Amino acid sequence: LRIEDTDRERSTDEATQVILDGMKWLGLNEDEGPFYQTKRMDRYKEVIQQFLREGKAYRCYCTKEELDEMRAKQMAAKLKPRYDGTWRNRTDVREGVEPVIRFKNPVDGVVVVDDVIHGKVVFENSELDDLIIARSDGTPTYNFCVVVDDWDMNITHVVRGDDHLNNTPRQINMLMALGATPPVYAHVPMILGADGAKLSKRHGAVSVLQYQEEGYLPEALLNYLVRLGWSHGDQEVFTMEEMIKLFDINDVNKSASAFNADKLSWLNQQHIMKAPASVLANVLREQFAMLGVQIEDQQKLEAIANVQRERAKTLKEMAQNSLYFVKDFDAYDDKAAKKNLVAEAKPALAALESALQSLAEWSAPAIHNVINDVATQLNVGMGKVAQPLRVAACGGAVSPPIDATVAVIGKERTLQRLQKAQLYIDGRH
RNA sequence: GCUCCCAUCGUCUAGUGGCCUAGGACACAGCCCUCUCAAGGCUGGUACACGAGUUCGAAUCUCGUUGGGAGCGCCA
Repeated sequence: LRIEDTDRERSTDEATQVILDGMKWLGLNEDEGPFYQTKRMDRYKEVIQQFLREGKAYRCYCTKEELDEMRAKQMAAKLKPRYDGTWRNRTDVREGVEPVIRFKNPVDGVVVVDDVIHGKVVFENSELDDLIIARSDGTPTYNFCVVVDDWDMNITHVVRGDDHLNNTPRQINMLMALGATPPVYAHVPMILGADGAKLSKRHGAVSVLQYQEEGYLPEALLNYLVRLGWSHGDQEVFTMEEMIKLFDINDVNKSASAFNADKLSWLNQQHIMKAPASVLANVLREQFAMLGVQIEDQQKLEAIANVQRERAKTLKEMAQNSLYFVKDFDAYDDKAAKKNLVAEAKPALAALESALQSLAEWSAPAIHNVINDVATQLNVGMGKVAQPLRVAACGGAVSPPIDATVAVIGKERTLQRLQKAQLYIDGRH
């Protein structure tokens, strides 16, 4: 893991920490490093001196203003803005200007990037200019640092967004100047926003940790991402192990893809359905905490996860829809109460209360029998008993199967809520 | 503007000259299941950007057009 932090203004400790935390959450663990470029300054300066000595780089005394003007003129003339090489062959100095150092790019011939994904891409050296490898304050720049690092660290494969494809010929030229063999390059297609435009903050191009907060599972995010530009037959859902085993960079396609939040949600649900209850319980605990409810009972959390796992797109949503399991609700859902907590439902609620009161074994199957018995006794359909019970127990008309739901809510709480519902009905009529 | 990249349903993709009146998935609609909501099952609509060529035959090969993206920083 390499942290490319040569720009001191942008690369704050917080920004770096977000990267580290994000990698950790995703389970993308480094086997070496992290290496910080800011700690390798001496090495970069050494190579710059070497380039200078060998005539592979030179000092350029143009000021920023002069460069801006040059670019503006070229743009006006409909040319590609590029450095014109003013100082390439000069050895004199200019007083009062701290020079930058530029790499002497070859002027003719071509550079071929043999890319795993794009195939051979040919660049004319005449299209490339002499890029700055050290700023006037002496600090090295990104395109130079990565070249030195890739060489020093024996990097074999560079996999990155294809927005870097245009940088690659320059990097190869510097690698050649160093006498190094370029690594294998694979420029993967970019991910665009849902509207097909460039991904920006407005589209949710946020830290991966935001997905953690929203209640996504890391394997779901990875699963979504791995299927962008890559597929394996008709398979959509992959475990971490399958992704590792099946993914092959050689099978990645070339075209950019648009971010689809719906599919991410669906995949998250698929992974929630398959995840171990203990894992879900841990995330649920955090999600409940964010909603202001502290709950430490691991068994209860796992029970909630197990009854809810099929009906939540995210763990955040699961927590929001599971509050009645962990704390009492203040009011009934208006529509649900109007429909179900009515006089004709009272006998069912009363019968349920007494039958559940004397129920020896508090389990979903046992509760299921009670509900069935009450329905039979009163000679009504299952729904006439289950729905009032649901609203009484949960406060609303939506929940997992009512027998399992009541089992998780617990005996004491259920009986209290059954009484409360009957009082509510009395109050209305 | 210049250089580079890309182009199959709304979206992610299968497809490497005949198996394609184009397959799967998300989303959408309907039905089934059903104590609600889901999950699951079934059914349905929607795509080879356009134009030339090569070929007995093209989504697949070639060229052009159009459209989209990236790069052109003393940013990374």
